[in-house]
Amino acid sequence: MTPTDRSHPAPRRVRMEEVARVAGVSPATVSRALKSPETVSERLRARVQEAAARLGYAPNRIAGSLAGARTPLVGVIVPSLTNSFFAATLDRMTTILEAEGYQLLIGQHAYDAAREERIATAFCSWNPSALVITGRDHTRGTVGLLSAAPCPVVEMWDHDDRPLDTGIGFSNREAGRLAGRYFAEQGFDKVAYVGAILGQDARARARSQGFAEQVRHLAGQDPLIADAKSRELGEGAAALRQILQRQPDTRAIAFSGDMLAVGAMFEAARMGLRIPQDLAILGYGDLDIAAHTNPPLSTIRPPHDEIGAAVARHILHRLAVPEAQSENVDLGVRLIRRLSA
Amino acid sequence: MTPTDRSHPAPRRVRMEEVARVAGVSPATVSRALKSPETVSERLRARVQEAAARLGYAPNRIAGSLAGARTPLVGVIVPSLTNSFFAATLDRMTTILEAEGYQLLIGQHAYDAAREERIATAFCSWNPSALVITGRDHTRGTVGLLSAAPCPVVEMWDHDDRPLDTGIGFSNREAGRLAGRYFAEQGFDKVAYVGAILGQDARARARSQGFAEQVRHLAGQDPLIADAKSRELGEGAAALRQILQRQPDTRAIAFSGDMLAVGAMFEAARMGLRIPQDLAILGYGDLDIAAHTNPPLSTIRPPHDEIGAAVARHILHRLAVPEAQSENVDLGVRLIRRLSA
DNA sequence: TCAAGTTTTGAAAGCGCTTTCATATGCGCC
DNA sequence: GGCGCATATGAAAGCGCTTTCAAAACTTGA
Repeated sequence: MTPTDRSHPAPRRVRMEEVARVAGVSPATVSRALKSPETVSERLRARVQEAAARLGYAPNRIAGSLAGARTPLVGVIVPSLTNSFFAATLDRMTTILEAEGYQLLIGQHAYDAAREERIATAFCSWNPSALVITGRDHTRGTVGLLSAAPCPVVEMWDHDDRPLDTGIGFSNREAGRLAGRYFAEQGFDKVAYVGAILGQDARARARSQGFAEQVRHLAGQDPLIADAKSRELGEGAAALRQILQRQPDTRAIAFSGDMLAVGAMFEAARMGLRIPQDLAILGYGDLDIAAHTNPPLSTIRPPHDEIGAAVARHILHRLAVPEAQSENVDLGVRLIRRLSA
Repeated sequence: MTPTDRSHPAPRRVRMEEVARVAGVSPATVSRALKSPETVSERLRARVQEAAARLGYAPNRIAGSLAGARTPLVGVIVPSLTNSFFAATLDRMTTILEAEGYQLLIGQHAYDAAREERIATAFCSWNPSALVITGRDHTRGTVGLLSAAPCPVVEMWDHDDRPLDTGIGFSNREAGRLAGRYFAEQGFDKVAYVGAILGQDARARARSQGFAEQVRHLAGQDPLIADAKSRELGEGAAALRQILQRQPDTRAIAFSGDMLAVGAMFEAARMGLRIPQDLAILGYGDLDIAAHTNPPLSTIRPPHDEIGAAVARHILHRLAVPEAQSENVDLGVRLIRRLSA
């Protein structure tokens, strides 16, 4: 059975025609009274609205969309729903867009490019008002699809030169550089970086590259880099042990995720290391937990919810003002300085 | 401008009729060749599929849905996207449903019942294949809407006697009871509970009630209950101080959230209390962090992702087997015993 | 070979709205 | 009071597909 099968037949709902009959007007008037009340006389508008309310009329958006050539749907594709960064972005987006009558169609691809393309294809066939996709790295097919899409397309989270249409994000490389620069400013000589260097997460890789680049540039040496297989606490603890073994006099470590950093802080406490006196620790993400560790974790904060808000507002603007242009905005990252570094 | 406005005119896409012309068949045959290939002769099917591929034809789902009377859309309403429990549920649901060609329409109401009703109304007007809503507590309007919905309706996360249609969840009260029972079994006499007793979160309240009920029943005394205004680390630390002040010989504390518990563990470490020797701590949620604290946190695990999987499978079953019945399933909670209690 | 199936195919009727276009209605003014 | 204009309303034509129904094309068995 396919999704559009008819086997669960719908008891017929109230249709516009019925409202029209009850209100004693034509369906056209009902449509106008409901969608653009200002074009209908006071008297009829009241009659129609009352009839609609009395019958419990809910317009069929499918029909409306077919006739209207565009749906109040915004398709959003993220790698994962459980990643709290994307969740924060989606949270802001839904809140803003829902208030304007749009609905979010959400798909997740788990970093699988083929799945991303399938979802993008499926979303396009809904004639959405806008399409939002995470990142700048897509299959040829996805790129073709998005380039040809008859609606605004936003690539979010990553910033670089030439988005397909609009780009709203920040530079992960710059986030890494910021950490490197901060360590240099603090005069830390022996530093290290912990992150998923080998995985398929290009964002994490960009951060570690930015860090290494800046350390090399400012301190004239290569930082020690340790790979983390996951972003969980235990992995941070393991990375700390590994780093101290390979470079016992390490003075500061930047982590590619707050959880890794917190794990390392737990481990450091176990080892009797004082933070930040013996070892400075810098996180990335600014999760809720960061403000509440002991000592509170200094961290680099990506603009997760700002991205959601900016994307939503850009879309609303593009849809409201037909001549509005695409944009390419870098929302930047901030270093939240607490006590751990 | 309204969402269905026409001001951003779509460059006309390839339509079924065009595929039909190129393949030299009728539109009806194209429709069949694409949606139910087994009803079309080998020869024509190949011709149609080739023509469709060559033209890059993507069916217009809006039109298909209008004609087919049902959309491959599943509407899901959750209180919050950033809550990792619901995120885990949604994650499983999308993964399973996307694989079968369904798309998720996701709405969040931030615990605002009126907003919930608005979203439910909006979702109904899409003629979804199924509707999923979090919890059992809705406005009259929402209840009416869901009862009349011409599709399967699942109320998830909470379990009780009479769901409107299908219910898939667990009992928060039972989760609280489980904690109380565990403490009694361990022979802890002076116990306490920390949770959002006063907030609008009925689930948290049910857990604290279950806990109190069981302690009263098994230990013959009322536990000390402390309110937590948020679910963050700092609040757990504050609650711990408050409890030890009011009841210095407290032997075990159950928390309504892992983060609160972790915060309390940090604070206990600062105060020089040993866990679990001096004080046993039990969390709720089984977040990733729980397995990695020091000592690892014992906690009660709600079936977050199991709910997602069960809901998705129930929906697929209901849609595939027209005579399938609604269900009411309690997925239960588990006590994950680690070292903190 | 022909009648009686059986399977494939196509024509056409919607699905429930929106929107255009034409008609009706009301208004101000000479 | 009648003319022209602006505004309010209705009729009707789709939007692009699915599905029913009937006709056409094949089978099969006698």
